[in-house]
Amino acid sequence: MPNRKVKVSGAAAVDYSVRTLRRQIVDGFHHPSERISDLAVSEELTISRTSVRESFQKLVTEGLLFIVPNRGAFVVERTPEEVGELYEVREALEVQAVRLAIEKTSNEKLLSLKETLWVTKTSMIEHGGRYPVEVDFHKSICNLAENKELAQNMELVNCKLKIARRQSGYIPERARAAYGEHVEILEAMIRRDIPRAEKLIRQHLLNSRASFQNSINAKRSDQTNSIKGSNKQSLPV
Amino acid sequence: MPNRKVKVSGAAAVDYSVRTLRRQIVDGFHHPSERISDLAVSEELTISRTSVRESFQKLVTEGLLFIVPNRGAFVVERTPEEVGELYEVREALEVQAVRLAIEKTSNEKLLSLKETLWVTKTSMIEHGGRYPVEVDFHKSICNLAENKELAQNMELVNCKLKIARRQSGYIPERARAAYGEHVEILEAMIRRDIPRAEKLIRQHLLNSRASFQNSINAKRSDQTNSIKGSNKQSLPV
DNA sequence: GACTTTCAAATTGTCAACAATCTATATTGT
DNA sequence: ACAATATAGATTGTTGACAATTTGAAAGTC
Repeated sequence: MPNRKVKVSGAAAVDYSVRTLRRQIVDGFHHPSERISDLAVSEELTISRTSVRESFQKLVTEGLLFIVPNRGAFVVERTPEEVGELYEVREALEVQAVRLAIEKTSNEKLLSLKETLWVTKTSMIEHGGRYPVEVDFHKSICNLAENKELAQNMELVNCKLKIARRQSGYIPERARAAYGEHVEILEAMIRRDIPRAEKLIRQHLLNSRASFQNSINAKRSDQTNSIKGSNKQSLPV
Repeated sequence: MPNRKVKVSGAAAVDYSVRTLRRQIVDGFHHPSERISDLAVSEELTISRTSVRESFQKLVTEGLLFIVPNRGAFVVERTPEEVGELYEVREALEVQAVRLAIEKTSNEKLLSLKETLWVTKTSMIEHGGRYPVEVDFHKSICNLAENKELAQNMELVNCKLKIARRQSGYIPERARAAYGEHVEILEAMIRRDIPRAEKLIRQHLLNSRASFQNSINAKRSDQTNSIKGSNKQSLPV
């Protein structure tokens, strides 16, 4: 599908490669610990290996790839401990986002967000689509906080978490619960109740984390009994 | 001084370039808005332009450089608003570091840190050296929080702030006040008083920010009356 | 004199080829 | 039959060269 055989010139080549690879990694087209060949990517995108290699370096800094000298670039695979660390950083950033949003934004925008939330949830139920639990709401709050630096950091952390989260899959019950929590947080924000909103967002993230890690553990114990168990540590040393 | 005419091979070349440039930028060898030529760097470090360009991409992702197509790489220059944003992110991360450290670390380590702090301050007074206000203490707290992801994010944010802070210079009075605040924070942590410690670190960062921004404004009004005023917006469009 | 145009030098972006390293298969020896 | 070694293929790391673009000065115009 990404077979745009169009000559991409300028510094756009590197960006094109970064965007494509990032999406492929986050969407699970490349699974953790997989090696990505610069030659293959360069041919796929019809750009030079040089551009692809530059994009590799960016993705290393973003924490999506790691490079083993003379062996190539691999998609990062995070341990449960590292996922926990990511959640702790996420908590820091999201709490701050809520605090700043309360200080900076208007009731109008908060109410508008609440309505958007309701519409999204309704269309989810009616069309059987997925409620985008961990994206829209948190990104919206961050926008209200009017801090690009914060938004960027959150984006990066959530990108890393999304990769790890792919192993757990979508959990409808959790999505439903999340909507309720989102509404509660918003209502506390509308009342300008910082301590309450902060407590709620913390609990919300804790719930998300617990749901995610439970799901992982469940899958992990399944996997142990299957053949794929040997595939777990096929990492380069 | 960085004239090690030694052949650096392997992926080490890129890392070498990244480390060198990052230090040069943070230490003010390259000032904000300055263009950095990849050819010049490659000759300076005796590595290929390709390696330097890959390091440029990493530094772009780190937020230290930005690239204008066909014009090259420039050191980022942050507006006062952006510096404010950085402080808000820093606040988020440091507060979380304090919270986690209180939960995870021992009284022993906290007392040890308190002593290290005292020794550092004493040697500062006796030898007339600078009290490393914004580095050691905060990094130590972060280590106690046992979270590499958090440490990495903090490192990046502080790196960006350090570049901006170069414009203000060292303020002895602020350093002295900072020491007292550090001790207060530590004592609250030893008492495992999370709300108090959190409040103190927030105030501490607010003070740091105010001192920094005051100093900037003072210098800015000086600059307006001088010839350098024309140098302010020599940025590429 | 101030403003545009022209053109050459310098710099960036890209590429293809070469050298070094690793992987996997095939061979050899016990 | 199994282990160690050798070898060929593939992949990465690096380099130098080429094309595209920008910069800055010189020349020309009003």
